Amino acid sequence: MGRKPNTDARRQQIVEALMAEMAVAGYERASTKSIAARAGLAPGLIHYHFASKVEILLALVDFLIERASLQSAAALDAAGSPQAKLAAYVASRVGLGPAADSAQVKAWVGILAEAMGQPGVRSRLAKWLGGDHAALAELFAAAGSTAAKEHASMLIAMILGSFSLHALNVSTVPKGYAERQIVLWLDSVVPLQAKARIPGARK
Amino acid sequence: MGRKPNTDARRQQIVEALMAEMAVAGYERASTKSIAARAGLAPGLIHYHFASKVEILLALVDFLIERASLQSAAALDAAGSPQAKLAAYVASRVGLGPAADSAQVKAWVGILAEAMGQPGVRSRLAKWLGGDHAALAELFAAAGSTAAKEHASMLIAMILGSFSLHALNVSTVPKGYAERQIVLWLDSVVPLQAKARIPGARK
Amino acid sequence: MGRKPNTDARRQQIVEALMAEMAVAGYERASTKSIAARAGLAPGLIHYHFASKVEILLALVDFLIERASLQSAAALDAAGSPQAKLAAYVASRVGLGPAADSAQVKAWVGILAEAMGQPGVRSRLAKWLGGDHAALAELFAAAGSTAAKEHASMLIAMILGSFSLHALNVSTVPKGYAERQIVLWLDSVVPLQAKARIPGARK
Amino acid sequence: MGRKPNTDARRQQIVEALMAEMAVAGYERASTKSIAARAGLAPGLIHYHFASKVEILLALVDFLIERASLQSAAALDAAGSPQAKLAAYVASRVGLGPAADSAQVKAWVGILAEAMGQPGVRSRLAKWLGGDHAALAELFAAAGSTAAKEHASMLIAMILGSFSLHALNVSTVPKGYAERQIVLWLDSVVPLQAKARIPGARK
DNA sequence: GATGAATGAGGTTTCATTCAT
DNA sequence: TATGAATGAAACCTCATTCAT
Repeated sequence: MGRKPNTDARRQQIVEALMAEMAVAGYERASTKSIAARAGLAPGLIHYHFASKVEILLALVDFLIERASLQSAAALDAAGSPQAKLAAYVASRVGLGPAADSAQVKAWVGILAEAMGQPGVRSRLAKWLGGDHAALAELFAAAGSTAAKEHASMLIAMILGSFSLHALNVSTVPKGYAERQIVLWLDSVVPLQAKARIPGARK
Repeated sequence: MGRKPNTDARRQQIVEALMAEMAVAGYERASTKSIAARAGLAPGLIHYHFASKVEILLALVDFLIERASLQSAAALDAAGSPQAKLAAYVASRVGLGPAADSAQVKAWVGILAEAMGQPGVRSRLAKWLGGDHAALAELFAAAGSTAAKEHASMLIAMILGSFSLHALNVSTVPKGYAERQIVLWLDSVVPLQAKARIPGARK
Repeated sequence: MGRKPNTDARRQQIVEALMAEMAVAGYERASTKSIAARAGLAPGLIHYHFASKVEILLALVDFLIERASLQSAAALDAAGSPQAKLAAYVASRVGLGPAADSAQVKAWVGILAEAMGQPGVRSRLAKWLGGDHAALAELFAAAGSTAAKEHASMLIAMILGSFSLHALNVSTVPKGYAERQIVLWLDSVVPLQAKARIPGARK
Repeated sequence: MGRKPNTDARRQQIVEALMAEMAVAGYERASTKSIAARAGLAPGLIHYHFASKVEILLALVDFLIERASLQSAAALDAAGSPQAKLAAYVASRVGLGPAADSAQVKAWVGILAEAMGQPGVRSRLAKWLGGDHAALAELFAAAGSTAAKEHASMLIAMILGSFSLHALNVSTVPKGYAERQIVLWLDSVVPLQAKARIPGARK
């Protein structure tokens, strides 16, 4: 009718408000009222746009996964060697330092915790990470890795771990260490010039 | 005459019940009632031994930190080169695979999330990790690292990340990858035989 | 569109329900549930309109103080001699006998007790009584009292005491004694006919 | 048996601990645990000496009434005119200023509030005050009062009111006003030398 | 779509009372 | 008598969800 639908915009508003709340309070302590307040909406509107609170969380997970997937896809589709693609992947995850969007990183840490206990969250994360894991393993294999699955696992763990460590805000941790060190690690496990690997230098 | 105090045992019972609940439900969804039920105690007894629910969480954090610190101390005190100490440290954290105590690992992931939003948790974690970070940085420096702080940060991130990844239970992740890969990484950044490092082989 | 706020009316409803409960049970025994039941509201609504139970008590104190202040102001603003103003003040407090609103008087007695132990209550009462005390002392002085502060104190004590005695419902206490006796006392300490006062009898 | 009974001493200890708690927190906020702590006893002992918490309150009421009755009896039995007896009665209640035992005065204020809602308290207070009221009315009559019951009521109200006002701790209230002003009031309603009532002869 | 009140289940916490030692 | 743990009901409070306007 005469009213212009704005549901999508409202949903996005609410999802981002939840992300902000999760960064400072966590999912359970983020009440629908506080989410609404942060979004600048009336409390009653939340349940007009979402059937339940957990639906907002799932929408947030979907949103963050989609955003990350787009960035990953861009990185992986870029022309170049498998090594270059891996480096681009790393940059898309921890590039600029996680400080680029601290709230988003903290939301991820909260989501990781919610995955235990919220089947919907866990299945989404597992599916997504499973996909990335497979893609990364293929890249590692293409780059000459003989332990591709382990390298893919380790890479994901490094990224998740850098998120957790960022969220804790430990003062002696240098800024930007993660991207630098992960790229160095990549170079050590799948070096560009395979010839450089001295035979027998390491198992 | 009179009844003999058993508070310490009861507190430990309750703390462990919370750890178990956190592994399956998370801190917020672990109700004091469910904690008591898991511990086999009457609901009211929880608040006889703890002033509030968050005090149980803090006691759990203290307990896990203390346990980890003892293991670290043993690893770091062991005779050997800095490299050997670092390897022992890694083994004390992720050795046997985190599956050795899955509930404990999941509790850690929940605690990491609670750190944002629970100042007491954050300060405990930050203090403890800050201490480990400094000790590790010293070891890396002694082992010849020229980026000791970054290496120490990366090592901690790897461990935390392997916890998160374990908690997600992604099926394609190989068991025991973490210890193997982290030790390999150690060997690449602070190799025992410095001579093995081909000059110019890596940036 | 939207729903029109009715918080003011609801708050007043709740405050008056607390007053009624205090008259029969006292503040502590008045549960939020019983207050809601008396007001005909759902239990959860109490905390939608008040942050905590003690906030209801403070609102009740404010309400009763405001009502009393309006009556006092009317009495004191009325034209007439200081003596007439004092008599009007007394009538505004204990006029018609406290039985006029027994619940209100009993609520006052409960509030007096809560003042010890509830700083917010005490400070409100002390501030209000302090103001009345000063105003009364001025009137007594204007009426020729040489012990204006003591007379003001005694007057307030008489009023408070008549409330307590009323709340105890002692059968042999005559109805309406308080206003009569207090007015007689006023006449004895600040008589209207100044001529009766022996010249020079006072400092 | 071999154990020397100390029940009476223990009960008195507990009763006095409740009095102290009531002065700072009120009856409902005084928990059995806090009472025990103040008495220096183990929590479990409370219910060995008292069947329930309200029994302690009733014991406190009895104790305070008995103490007051003894003082009153002494005052009323003393030789002298009815006027002198009345003055002695007043002194026994508010003599030295209520500051003589602030905790006791505050406990009285709390007891007055508990009387509404605790039948046992109310009946004890009503019975006791009824007795005093009758005795005072006789004295007033003997002293020539033609409104003896009203005077007796007013006297009791004055005393109770001075307790309440004391408990509120209003800074501008002069110390010792109560005894002075009540005695002056006595003199105005039942003067010793009836002939002395010269028109305007009041000091 | 939007607003803000209303609902009621469930959570944490308190605490009088009981009990084992 | 004494101690301190144990019990469970009930209190206050939170909050996801629903509803009237």
